[in-house]
Amino acid sequence: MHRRGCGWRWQGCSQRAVRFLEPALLLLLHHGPAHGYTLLERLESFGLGRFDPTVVYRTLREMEERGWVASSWDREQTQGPPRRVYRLTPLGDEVLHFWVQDLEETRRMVEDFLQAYYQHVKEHPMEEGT
Amino acid sequence: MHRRGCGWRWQGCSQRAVRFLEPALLLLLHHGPAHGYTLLERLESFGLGRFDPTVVYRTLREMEERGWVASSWDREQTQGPPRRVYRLTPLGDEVLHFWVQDLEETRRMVEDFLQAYYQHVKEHPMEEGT
DNA sequence: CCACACTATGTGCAATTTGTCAATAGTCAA
DNA sequence: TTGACTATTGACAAATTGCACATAGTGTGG
Repeated sequence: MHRRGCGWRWQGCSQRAVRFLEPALLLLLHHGPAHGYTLLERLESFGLGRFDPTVVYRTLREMEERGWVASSWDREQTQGPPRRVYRLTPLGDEVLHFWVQDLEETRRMVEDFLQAYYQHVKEHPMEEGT
Repeated sequence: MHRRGCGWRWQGCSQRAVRFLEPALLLLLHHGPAHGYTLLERLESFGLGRFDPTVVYRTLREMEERGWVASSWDREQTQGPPRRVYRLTPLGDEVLHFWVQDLEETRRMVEDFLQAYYQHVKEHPMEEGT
């Protein structure tokens, strides 16, 4: 059972606390238009894990439905079938901004949590409900 | 539509990137045994949002199934019906430790993301796929 | 030409997770 | 004995996610 995917739990523990896909895609598109396949690859460079292509494509289409991105078919075939090129919309730019604020808050929360943890274990090495 | 719950989206955008409930409960229990109702209240002091009681109780029971916490009924009634007292198990303590490592990584990811964002917008104020 | 590998995207479904509504149950006060 | 508050739980609907598979164009080797 090689822990891929998300619903998984190492010993029953959820593996990652963060949902990064949407903001990451928005940020990548902020750099300029791109098609899904490329975004898929760039996501990994981001330090985020490996994504299932299906999930990425689906997310892009959902974001398009919400008006955050817009797509058109790329006429100049390089290799393979026609590909859909996504670009950020002004709304998507705003949403990215909201995401950034959310992540700022998230950062504070994570830091508070970690600080509370370290502080507590420093004072009480192990004080379970004995 | 007062954004409670999770599947919600302000303008279609998912509300929070982080799942904090489990680690927060573990940390709170690291301070000592407590019952669900109390934990419920303390979660808010943590800066995390408001949680639905049902969700918290369910999470506690799931954590018990996994052996992270153990519970017993509190005999000394203060007010209301008997309440279940949860305490951290040694396994739960380990899991908390894993969670902390996960959150450390999360912190790095969030910081990298934010840094990448600020860096990029500084250089390219708005460069959508025009 | 045909099989095959690679690029590129999409469908459908099952499993998991999450939210919500409502039920139960004890205590206390009017 | 009704209602308000404490405390926990059950059941089901809705949302999310992973995954297996389908489609489709391009280029290569036999």
